[in-house]
Amino acid sequence: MISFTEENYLKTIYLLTERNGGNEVSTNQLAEHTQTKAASVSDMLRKLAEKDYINYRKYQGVTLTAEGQQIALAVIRKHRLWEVFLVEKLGFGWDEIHDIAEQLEHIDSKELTKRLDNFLGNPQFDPHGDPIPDAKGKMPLVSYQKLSEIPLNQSVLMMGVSAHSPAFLQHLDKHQITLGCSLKVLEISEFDKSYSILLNENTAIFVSNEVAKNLLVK
Amino acid sequence: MISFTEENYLKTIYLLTERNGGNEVSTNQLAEHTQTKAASVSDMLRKLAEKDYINYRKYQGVTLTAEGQQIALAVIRKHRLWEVFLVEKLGFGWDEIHDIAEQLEHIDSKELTKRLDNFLGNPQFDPHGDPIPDAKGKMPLVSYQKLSEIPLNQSVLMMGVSAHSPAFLQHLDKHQITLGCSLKVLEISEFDKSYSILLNENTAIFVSNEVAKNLLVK
DNA sequence: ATATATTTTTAGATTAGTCTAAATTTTGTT
DNA sequence: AACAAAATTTAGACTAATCTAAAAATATAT
Repeated sequence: MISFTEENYLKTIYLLTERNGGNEVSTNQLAEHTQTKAASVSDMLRKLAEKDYINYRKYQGVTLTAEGQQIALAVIRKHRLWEVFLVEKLGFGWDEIHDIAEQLEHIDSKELTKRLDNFLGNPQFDPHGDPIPDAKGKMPLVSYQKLSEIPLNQSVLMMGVSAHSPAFLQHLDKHQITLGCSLKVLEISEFDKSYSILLNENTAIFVSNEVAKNLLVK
Repeated sequence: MISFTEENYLKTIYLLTERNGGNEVSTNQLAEHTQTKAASVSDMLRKLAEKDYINYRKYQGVTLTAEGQQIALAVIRKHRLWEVFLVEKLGFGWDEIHDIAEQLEHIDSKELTKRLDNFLGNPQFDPHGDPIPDAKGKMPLVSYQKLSEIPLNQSVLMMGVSAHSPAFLQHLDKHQITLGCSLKVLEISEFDKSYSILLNENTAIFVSNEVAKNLLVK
């Protein structure tokens, strides 16, 4: 049996490995993201390595084993499916769902996950545009670019976000930047690198560089 | 902050107090229903009493304080709402939902509970006919009788069950005894007290005394 | 290349919830 | 009323997950 806490570590290792471009995740990085101290992380890593969920050489960081990855992906699958439920069925905003999904992701029932998936119409992406792994742990392929990497005057579609804080998401709401909208960078200010953007081919808006870096488009 | 475990104790104390007709719940009774040992229950009771969730005099059993009851009812409310969700929205059978609802009942979000309640159409009863307390902890009034207490040849409606085991519920399924069906006791066998029943005014069925005692009707 | 800074691990405690075994209290029976 | 049986509590120990402080390993910078 795997605990709540262990599931959280494995999920976090998965997400941070991804963010590290496949490289080992460090103890400190984990401590930061699990809201604990490095010493606690060390203890847990020893334990997860014993159970063969992670590849761990002292001082060298960790990666997931195949088994650890399966567990991580199952948790991420549940998290993202529940996020779809919260937004599509219960009408929550995309900025309100993270903490609730953090709890729901640990509900243990294969049958429930399967039925929930069907009930939601087998979605491929969650409300932030993140891909939802299938029941076997296979992730839909995605290759998005940051808006900040797109040339001027090229129309693109808004496909996801790389930051998930409520403040950032509410900021996007305020500018009516939503998943699926079209964006065209008209100009980048020399002064502060802020962006002048044409939204949905009809509305000019201004956003900071920070925003542009966290919008994923295709 | 209240833990999962504490919530489970409070919920169990509520349900057993109810079953005891309002009388104190004993340590052994709790040990049985929480799948632990009496010694562990004693420890927990000391702790819950310190937090003023229960009225506890050593060796004399416990009842809930107003605060403890509010917590218990909130957990029961969530449990029963999620059961409705599982049956009505995901198509689970009433015999499959208990273990999943045991997990979901601990999800902590007032807003989620409120939205779930609305999504489900503010149901008053769960799939077993048990009443769902409202957001303030108020239970719908119910006064059902056991089928075994109903005179012969009187038509009644099936409103709930007082046993919840999957085996019992599946047994009812097999006999097509469902919530809302009509029942009329035609005869009680002198030999084994088993029941001859007219189901939905058109089908004669036979059930054991054990079944009749666990059907709640009006 | 060596000293310093940073990161990571170990050692030793702490808390929540559980256990067994032993002690205590209550209940029931003669 | 006294004693045996049953129920309950206490004592002491264990595990999971965490912490702080100190030690050890690695990385960085002159």
